[in-house]
Amino acid sequence: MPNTKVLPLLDPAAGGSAAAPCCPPLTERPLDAGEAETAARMFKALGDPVRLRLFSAVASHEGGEACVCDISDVGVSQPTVSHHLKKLREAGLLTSERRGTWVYYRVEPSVLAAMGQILTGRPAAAA
Amino acid sequence: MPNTKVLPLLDPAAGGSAAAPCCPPLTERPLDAGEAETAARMFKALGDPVRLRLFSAVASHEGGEACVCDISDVGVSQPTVSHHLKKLREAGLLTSERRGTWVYYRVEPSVLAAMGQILTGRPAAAA
DNA sequence: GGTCTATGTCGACCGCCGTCGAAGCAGATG
DNA sequence: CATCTGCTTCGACGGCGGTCGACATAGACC
Repeated sequence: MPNTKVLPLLDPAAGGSAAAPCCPPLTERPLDAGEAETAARMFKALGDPVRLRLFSAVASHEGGEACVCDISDVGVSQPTVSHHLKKLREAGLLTSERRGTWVYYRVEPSVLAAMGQILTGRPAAAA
Repeated sequence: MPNTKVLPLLDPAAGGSAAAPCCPPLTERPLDAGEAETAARMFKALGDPVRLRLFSAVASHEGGEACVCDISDVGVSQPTVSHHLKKLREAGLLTSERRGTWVYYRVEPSVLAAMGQILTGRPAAAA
């Protein structure tokens, strides 16, 4: 099971895969403890340079997905790459799927839009 | 000197305080090491629940600024609040100014727009 | 089955970071 | 000057987390 545990960062009650942020925009009102905990998990996942490069590599790869072997050249050992990809998966930012010999990662739809909306307060365009 | 060191997260060569992101959108191309280092600093600063609450409290406060005493009720000691506000300052997300007895914090203009653009790829509206 | 490649997991090391109490500093006020 | 309040800095503690080498696992292929 490649996807061990995906945290519920998006409100599933919003129907389909629409961007439903976990929290109001930061400028709307002070976040409470629970909202802050949830949102901080997402930002924290992108708060490491290696993870940010891996995420960007997947997000910008043709077809919207990338094999681990395509993105492993970030200057750290292979176990470390695997470790960071797991963190991104657990944060709900990436999903993974094994196809034959290789494992492909892709960006969880609507996560980018949701995070953008928390920051800017603007509903992001449909992905 | 309240502002000990503000990291240059925005490109000052863009004229004025316009939103000039340090990096291309994550979906455009893989970030290089330097870009990832810079962008990760911003996300990391918001990757702590206490810091996120403090930032949100300042960002949503009337007048766009808040005294430390207005936002200190986040469940940690006052030195810890000060520590986190310093981190947010050093990350370039907040500025501070002493006026008489109190110290006021405000959100660095265009930072929210810049981060949003990195995520969504869309130029954010003027704040 | 045996082996080879691609990933993930384990265990250990170590530095970073969030936390606190105590002390220091800056203005205000008397 | 003395003192009080608001905030920052200091020093210490403890745990989280990034990193690696070694090992385990999953398919592919012979």
